[in-house]
Amino acid sequence: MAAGEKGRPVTDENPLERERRDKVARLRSQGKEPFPWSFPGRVSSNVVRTATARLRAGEEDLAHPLRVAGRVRAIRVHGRTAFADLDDLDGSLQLFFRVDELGEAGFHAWLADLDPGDILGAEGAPAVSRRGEPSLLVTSLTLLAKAIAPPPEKFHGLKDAEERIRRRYIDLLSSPESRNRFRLRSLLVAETRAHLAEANFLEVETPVLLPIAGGAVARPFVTRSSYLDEELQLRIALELPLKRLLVGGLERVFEIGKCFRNEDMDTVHSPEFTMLEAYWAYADYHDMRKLIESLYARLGRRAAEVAPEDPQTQEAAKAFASSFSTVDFVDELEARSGIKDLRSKSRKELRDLAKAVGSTVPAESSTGVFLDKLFEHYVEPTLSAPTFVVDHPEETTPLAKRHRSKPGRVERFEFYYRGLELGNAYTELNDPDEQERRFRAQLSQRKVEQYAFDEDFVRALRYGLPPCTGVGIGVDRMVMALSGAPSIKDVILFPQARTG
RNA sequence: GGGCCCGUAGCUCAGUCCGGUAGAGCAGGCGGCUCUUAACCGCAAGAUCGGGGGUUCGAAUCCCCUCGGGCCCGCCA
Repeated sequence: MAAGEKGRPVTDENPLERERRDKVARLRSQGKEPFPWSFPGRVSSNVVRTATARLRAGEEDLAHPLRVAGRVRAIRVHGRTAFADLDDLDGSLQLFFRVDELGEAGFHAWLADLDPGDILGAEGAPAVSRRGEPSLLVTSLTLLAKAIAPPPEKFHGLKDAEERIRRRYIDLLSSPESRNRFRLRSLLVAETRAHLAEANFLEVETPVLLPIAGGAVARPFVTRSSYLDEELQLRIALELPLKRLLVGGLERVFEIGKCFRNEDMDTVHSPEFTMLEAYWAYADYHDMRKLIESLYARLGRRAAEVAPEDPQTQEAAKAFASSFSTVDFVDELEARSGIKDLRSKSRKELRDLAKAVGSTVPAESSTGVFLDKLFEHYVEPTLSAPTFVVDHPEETTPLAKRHRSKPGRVERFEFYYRGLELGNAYTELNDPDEQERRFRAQLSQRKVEQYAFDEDFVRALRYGLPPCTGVGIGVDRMVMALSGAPSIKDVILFPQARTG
């Protein structure tokens, strides 16, 4: 089997690894430990770069030695002098070795046993090479961890998409771009938390394991508790427990966490993905639009600061810096499609229109489904700038509150960037009897018993959910938008893959 | 669910159309070189061509099955 062939066991040694194991044995015989315990006093490669700023080409500063540590990427040997590129999280630093500092025997011994991929500590003088490269003129070396397995090719790196995903550590160690993308992700999540905390939202954690996964319609993953002797489902959304907290008086809550949907994976869907949901009492979807705009403007600014050379990040930052466009779902669909009086069309007319644009959804679907199909076909591809799509027809959205002035509509917005849906928000439905009717209507449309409805949620609403707004944001897609990553797998460290 | 494409040395690729039993660069080995940065020069080594089966005197190449991956379409509050 292919996966078995590629993921060969560690004992299946190739000749390159045998060479490196021989070097380990040789180091030990010389009294050098190839896997020592620590390397105190180490500074970032940035510190060395800074220290070289006032030196001229060919100069070194022997009076101020520094210690750095990282992974050896390339080695260039010139007889009695040599260079190596050392990568740490802050970048790549050139190490400069000479017989003059290391001695004839020491110099040759070190180079004989050093390989690309080794984790190395070096002490030496900040220096600038004759060609002007900031460097560390090495006076002593410490091997910190011998790499037995050779790293991918130094220039092209790891290209095989399967290997990049299955063995992310190789992708990360050989690709600064990949490392930076995940650093950006961490930063964006931290910024998001800060933004919500400053707006007095309380971060909470709600259960992943539930008797019934609700809050969206998607096939859940199902598991079992031995102790309870009951079936449990992994959550598909965060909505229902968070709204219960508003009933309880917490007023502003949010959660960032994994949700699970037992469905197909593609470039914008992952079975295991990270969702942010926030609920805000005594506010409506207009307030939520302002919060979303300010959040994305802030994320864009921070991303642009840390990735000044990434054109897609810069473009996204610019796009999010000003107010989003707003388009009315129905008006925009009519304008783009040329269809008049959309709201007076019969179900059959809508079905024929959907069929005409190539949709194959079942003929017995509700009118909302046909409207969504038409919207996807005529409007979505045009939504490249950050855009709010607002006030959807009621039949497309069973869980939002009826619009206060537009008949037949709900107070809802979705927001898009470059044709990708980034999130979805409502003025939330808080009438318990209306909620129960909609749940039951939804159940009757689906023959599948696993979409059983959450009675306790309706009971909670009977105690009084304050008027409120809520939003769901796909965190993975947020990172895609700000990094320009083409696939959701590029922003998830360990995406699902067949075990083979 | 439908279609298209990919899998060859540790890594990046060529060779597949038109069958004659595999070629390069990097990495590794040996030798040379005291300022290179995809360092360079020389020598030698490294692959049962994702797996299985078939056709054939002969298969990386053609056919069938299969595993893994990618893209597009469909489906998916």
